[in-house]
Amino acid sequence: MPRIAKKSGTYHHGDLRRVLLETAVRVIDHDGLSALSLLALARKAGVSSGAPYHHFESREQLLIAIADEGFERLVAEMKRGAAEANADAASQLRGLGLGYIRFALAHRGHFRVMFRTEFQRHLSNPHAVPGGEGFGMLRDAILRCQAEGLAPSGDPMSLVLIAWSCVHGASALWIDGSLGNKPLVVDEETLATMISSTIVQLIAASGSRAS
Amino acid sequence: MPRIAKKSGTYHHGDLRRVLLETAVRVIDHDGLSALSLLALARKAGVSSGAPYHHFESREQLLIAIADEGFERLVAEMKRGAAEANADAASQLRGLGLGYIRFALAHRGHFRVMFRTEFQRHLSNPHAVPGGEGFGMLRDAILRCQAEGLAPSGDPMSLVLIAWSCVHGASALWIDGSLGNKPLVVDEETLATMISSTIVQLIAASGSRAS
DNA sequence: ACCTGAACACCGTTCAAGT
DNA sequence: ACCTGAACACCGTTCAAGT
Repeated sequence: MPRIAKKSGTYHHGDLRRVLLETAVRVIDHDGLSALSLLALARKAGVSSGAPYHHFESREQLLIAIADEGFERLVAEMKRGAAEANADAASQLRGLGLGYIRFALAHRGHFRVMFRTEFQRHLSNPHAVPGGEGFGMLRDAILRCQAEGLAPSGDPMSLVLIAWSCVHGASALWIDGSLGNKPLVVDEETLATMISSTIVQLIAASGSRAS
Repeated sequence: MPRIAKKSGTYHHGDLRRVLLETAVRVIDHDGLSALSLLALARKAGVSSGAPYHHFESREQLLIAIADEGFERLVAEMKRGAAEANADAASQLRGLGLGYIRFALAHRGHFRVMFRTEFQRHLSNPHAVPGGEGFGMLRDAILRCQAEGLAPSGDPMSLVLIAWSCVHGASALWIDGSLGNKPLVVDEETLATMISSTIVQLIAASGSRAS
């Protein structure tokens, strides 16, 4: 609901940048990254072949913009997951995981772009997961679990790594279609809760009796 | 060492198919999937633009061949990991995970292609992980752990999913460069052992006192 | 400030023709 | 059986010219 004021009939003023971004994400959602063509995008938006270059330096920069947007939303979804959870450390950790997976499954176009090697160096977003806020929230939740005896008390980083790998791996496997044909999970919400509950349970069970 | 007999000086008979496959993997290793061009491949091999099409129906079929090869080697590496481990169920599980991660890090070109959505339907390989042998080994190891009290005794599938997600996620994050700039891991072998040891430890610790 | 449309180098794929 | 090389449609990107 914010300040995006749209003109009426035609694309040519309005917000070509937004239109390109949204159309691109939709294409990647449905047909994968390699199906994305700036020329086709311009055609779909009803503008000429050169028009996109007034909003993005290159195809790569368009993708980087999508990745930045994705990291913002990922952090937001993780915060939401934590906010909806109980206050104890284990529930908080579980909420973060839930948010991560929910974001990935609901925005597979963004997710596919965010973790591509080619763009890792160019991310401008301050709270990109590999760099900042999301990672920090995860680490803090693990530290709280350890402080409350809800996690084994060794090096926290290996637990951070395990937790992150779990939610990331499950998201990637589902999005790329490796899980659909297995007797594993049937729907997305089940996957999200199953993964985040199980991993937190394993961590917590090992904790309450660790050194 | 098997039956690949190479002619002497020139590519033009020898084994263009193999040369194309190997060059392609090398390109994807270094510059990612989107940097792969059949035309450039042909140039590098010293053949004409149409030559690759006598060995692969299309660019996509070349990638499917790489994926098939990758799944074969992944299963082999998992078997090797299990063979080198102790005989108890937890060590076996750990060996499979080690093999998975080691394969991924040593063959990132293959790994990147193997799990791409676009190819999931066309895999011809009988022991592709999502379909067969690798998945079966993982499931059996989990079942053995449960039988020996080295894993919680509920639905085995959620543990299979957790274990697979962990090793897959860690591999993907490392390969795509999300882990390099973190205070998490420094080298590949450390990552592989840290992930597989920690997850098996968590599973085992929850097991020895579960119902 | 934003858009057009022609231009260039490149790519995937096809196909008649060669050996 | 395998390879050539021209051809076609498509793509990313640039740039003078328009409003």
